[in-house]
Amino acid sequence: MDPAEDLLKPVHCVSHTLQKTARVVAGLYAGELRSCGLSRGQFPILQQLEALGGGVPLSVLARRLYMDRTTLTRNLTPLERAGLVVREVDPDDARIRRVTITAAGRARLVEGREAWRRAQSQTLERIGVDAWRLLEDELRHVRKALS
Amino acid sequence: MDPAEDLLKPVHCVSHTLQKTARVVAGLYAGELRSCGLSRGQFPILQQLEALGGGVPLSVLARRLYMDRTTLTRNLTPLERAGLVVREVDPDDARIRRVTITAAGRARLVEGREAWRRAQSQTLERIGVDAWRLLEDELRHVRKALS
DNA sequence: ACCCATAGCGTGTAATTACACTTACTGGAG
DNA sequence: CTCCAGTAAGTGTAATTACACGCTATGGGT
Repeated sequence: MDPAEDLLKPVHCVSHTLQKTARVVAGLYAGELRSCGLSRGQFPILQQLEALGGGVPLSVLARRLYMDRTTLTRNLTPLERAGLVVREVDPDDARIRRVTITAAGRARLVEGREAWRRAQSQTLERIGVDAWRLLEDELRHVRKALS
Repeated sequence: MDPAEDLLKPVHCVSHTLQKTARVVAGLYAGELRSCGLSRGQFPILQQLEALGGGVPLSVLARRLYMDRTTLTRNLTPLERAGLVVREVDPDDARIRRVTITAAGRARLVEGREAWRRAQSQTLERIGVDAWRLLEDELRHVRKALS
């Protein structure tokens, strides 16, 4: 309240600052990923699915990605049609949809990672490795604090 | 290249990290701003327009907001219909659209700032004032480095 | 006076996001 | 067994974003 009077002016908006920075960065990654037919929203999903090992309830996946559950549902549909993931009803609880990456999905992920790596390299080169190490920790802290 | 081998793994994706953090924060601001009929995309536009004093070419405004020019065009349309901004053709160069905030727009901005201030306060309180001071500088650095 | 490269904008279309609401299912209380 | 509160997920709808493309206007060269 008192200690940060200057930060309560709209120029210092946390939301807008994050938003516009994310937009600037996103363009670079989308450009590289386009070459392998993955959008910048799809890549993190496949990535996370592989990391979690498969059979992940949709809600759990959504939380991991800090993504709205319904948004994830929409993003999953084209991936399923492309055969990169499968959505199966849990045998013990028919409410739960267990999502798993397929072999085709893993193959696509290999291509995707090359494209992604190019974008990440360029980005790190421009902003500096040390700067990103700092930033990454601070952003994690923000997410923890707000969710 | 060599010095940051660990940062070239998808867990450390700059784009996705910024994206998801922005999403988490955005929800808070959108909730508060809804009470005054401004979306979280509209508030920064009015804010910047007032700061720039009026008669701003659309392209210039877009650059200031780190926003795609065509996205700004779309976001401006509802604001114009609501009478909060006006778009006028430059008398000396008919290609240029000069955007200006109206009196009604400034009035709405006053309401908006109260709502925004609540969101910003809550956010700062949770993430910490010092953390944000650091973060804000680093995010600015990222934008400069990539655009 | 004419032509044309360029600048500034708008539109078609598509991807992404999320709120409000609905549907389907589970497990336990009575 | 029945009912119902709560949980998991999908859908209707709308806002946000941006790429590709097309339009109009400008200014300089010929």
